[in-house]
Amino acid sequence: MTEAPTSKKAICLEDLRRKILTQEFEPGSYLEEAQLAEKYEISRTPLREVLNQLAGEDYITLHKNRGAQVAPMTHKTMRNFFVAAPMIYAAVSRLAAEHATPAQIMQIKDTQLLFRKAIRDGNAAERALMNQRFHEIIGEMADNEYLTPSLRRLLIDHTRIGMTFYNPRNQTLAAQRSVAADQHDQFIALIEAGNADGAADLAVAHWELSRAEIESFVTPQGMTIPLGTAPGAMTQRGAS
Amino acid sequence: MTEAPTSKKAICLEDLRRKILTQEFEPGSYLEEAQLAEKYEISRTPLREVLNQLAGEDYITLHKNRGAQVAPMTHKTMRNFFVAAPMIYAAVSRLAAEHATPAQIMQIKDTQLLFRKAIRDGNAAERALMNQRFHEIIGEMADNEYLTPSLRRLLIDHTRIGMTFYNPRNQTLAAQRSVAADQHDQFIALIEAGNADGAADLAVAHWELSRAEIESFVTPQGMTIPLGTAPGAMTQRGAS
DNA sequence: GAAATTTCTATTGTAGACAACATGTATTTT
DNA sequence: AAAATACATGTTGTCTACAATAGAAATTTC
Repeated sequence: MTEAPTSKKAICLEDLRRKILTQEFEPGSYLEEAQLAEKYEISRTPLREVLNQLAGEDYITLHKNRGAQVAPMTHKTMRNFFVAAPMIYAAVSRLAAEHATPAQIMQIKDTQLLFRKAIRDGNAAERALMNQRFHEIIGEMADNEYLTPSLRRLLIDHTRIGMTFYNPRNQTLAAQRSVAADQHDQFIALIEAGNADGAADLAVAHWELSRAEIESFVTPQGMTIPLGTAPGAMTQRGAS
Repeated sequence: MTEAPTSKKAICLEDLRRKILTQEFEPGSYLEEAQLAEKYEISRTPLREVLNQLAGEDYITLHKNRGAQVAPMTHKTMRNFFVAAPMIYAAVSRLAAEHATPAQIMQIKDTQLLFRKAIRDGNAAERALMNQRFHEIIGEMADNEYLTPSLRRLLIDHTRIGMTFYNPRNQTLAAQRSVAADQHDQFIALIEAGNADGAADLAVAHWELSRAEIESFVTPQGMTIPLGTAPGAMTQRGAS
């Protein structure tokens, strides 16, 4: 699957997805057609079709006569995310263990190697993208067209949140990343063994780890903040 | 919301959705751009953008250089549907009860009146569409952007399956439709009261009813079929 | 006469020019 | 000087013509 994206249009689509996921394009920001068309060396017609597709996948939202906006992340985002993620992840992981094909297991092993490599290299963007790809493959294994759409949507924001909080110098986060990588290996083993219950349980544990990572950032521990001092670590991005 | 769809493009989008949901366009069939463009009095460029959007919403799938295909329903479809539907419906209904706004409650009451009217009139397509709208509104009430995508996908096929099995002369099905309409009223009451647990339970019950309807069609009861006789009631649509 | 190759045709994909719209700026009016 | 109107500019939306591709038909070759 996912052969060489030969056409310029496909490259454009792929690259825009990547730029949104890595937050190179910030949530809530606007995209200009002419500019992008020139950059990817295609005319506005196919570019607009790419934008329409991205809108369908909820990477961006289109406003009539006002252009394309990168999907914003509001205060409600995180809350809704916490509600939906464990349910979908657990369900998809269970189905993946039941339905995975040998070819898919090969794929996910390859992805896992790239994921560990990105961690070693301290490459935040690559690590986030390989993590995304890992979970996408689990979605493909589940092979349920009714759950895939929500999983896709969750992974978009999960990746973006992960990029926001990434900090190579924080020892706690580094340890959590290491555990996450080990859990990925466990996923592969459970799926290969067809252990549906185990995969579902692990999905919840994996989620809890990620959740803890997010929360540890929102409320940093062991850090005394004197009154009147604005902590520079927390950069608030206001969306409308 | 959903004001008068004034532009031709919006009308086209809306009408294509309707035609797919009511099976006026059969699953697996192909759409021709030039033909549709002429019909809706727009050129191929905006039409193609409509098709891209529909593809994003999983109403159709686009094949490179080979056009747009109405989302097929395969043998795996029903099985996957049975797995995902109760989970998503229950979760969304629970959230709807927690978050519904007065304006949305007004909306859903209006839709329910139209739903009952369609049942009285024996208008299969309208009934299916109003049922879809009813559950879409519950989705809007839940206000969770991560669950909405799967709900949308489920409702597309739920509506299409409902259209397939609709039979105004079957007494059992008529009775089930009546119960379904009553359950809709209960939904409204529970949501208005903010009863999350009740809404979730009702969602499961509502689903079980629908499931029974589907299964009663697949395996008709009390019907003795003599050997060598082909039952005309069962029209099988083969999708490659 | 059958198979392979070539040509033809219908449909999809792309480009560039033009129209419509929204917003910000300058002018006019009181 | 303040408000309202008219204009200018940049961006999005649409159209028409053209290019590329896939599948069918016809021709050639053995």
